[in-house]
Amino acid sequence: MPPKKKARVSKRTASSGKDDDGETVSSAGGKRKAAASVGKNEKCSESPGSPQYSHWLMKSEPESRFENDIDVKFGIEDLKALPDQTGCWDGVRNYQARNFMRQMKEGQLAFFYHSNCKEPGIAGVMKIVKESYVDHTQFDKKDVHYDATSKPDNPKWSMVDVQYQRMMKRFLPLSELKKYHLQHRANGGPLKDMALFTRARLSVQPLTAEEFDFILSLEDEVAL
DNA sequence: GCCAACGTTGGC
DNA sequence: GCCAACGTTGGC
Repeated sequence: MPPKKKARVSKRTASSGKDDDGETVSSAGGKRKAAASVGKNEKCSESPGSPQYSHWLMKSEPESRFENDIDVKFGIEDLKALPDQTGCWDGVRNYQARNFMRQMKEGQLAFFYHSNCKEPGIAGVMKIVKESYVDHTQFDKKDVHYDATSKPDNPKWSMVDVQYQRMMKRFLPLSELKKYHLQHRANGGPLKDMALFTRARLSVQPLTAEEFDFILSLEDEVAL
């Protein structure tokens, strides 16, 4: 499937929806308000109230799974194998996740997270090499993530380009991250509010520099 | 394969 | 604008 530079994202959420500035939309139940209160003032990213994120975590499925006869598998090895080790993170169909992608800046780092697989966890690091632009797969009827409600003159979905940087020195399993999260939630620590645990199904999520650095430091520790 | 969590849809 | 029904995510 990806002869050119094509990355398949694993997890999106139900497509469609009406508001193309999903910001408000998603926080429906009023439960989770996502720090993505960016919406209205997307132009001025320095608007107060919209925290500047600098690091990210992006989920994708490393194991084969067929959706409409199409394999959605895309693990870190698949990214690494692309020309220039670069691919577009297409297929995101969730407003919160999309909005986070729109905040990404060239040069920022993101963890490549393996989801829906034998061993979920952080596999490696990648870099944002192209800021958000129109995700062409929303118009492609053949694509798993085709969205009939999105029109070319007013596209709903965006993507970024990412480039493989490196594998983690050791794979960091979700189970281990969760232990730290629980520990930090109880006694304080950098992972106490990590989005991976506080925003269950979000496929593109922000990390603070502290979270990112702490996770990197785990590479040199023995598994918990 | 199960199912909890949660985003989206649509009736009212 | 509320909220129940529904569909998806993703760990286990």
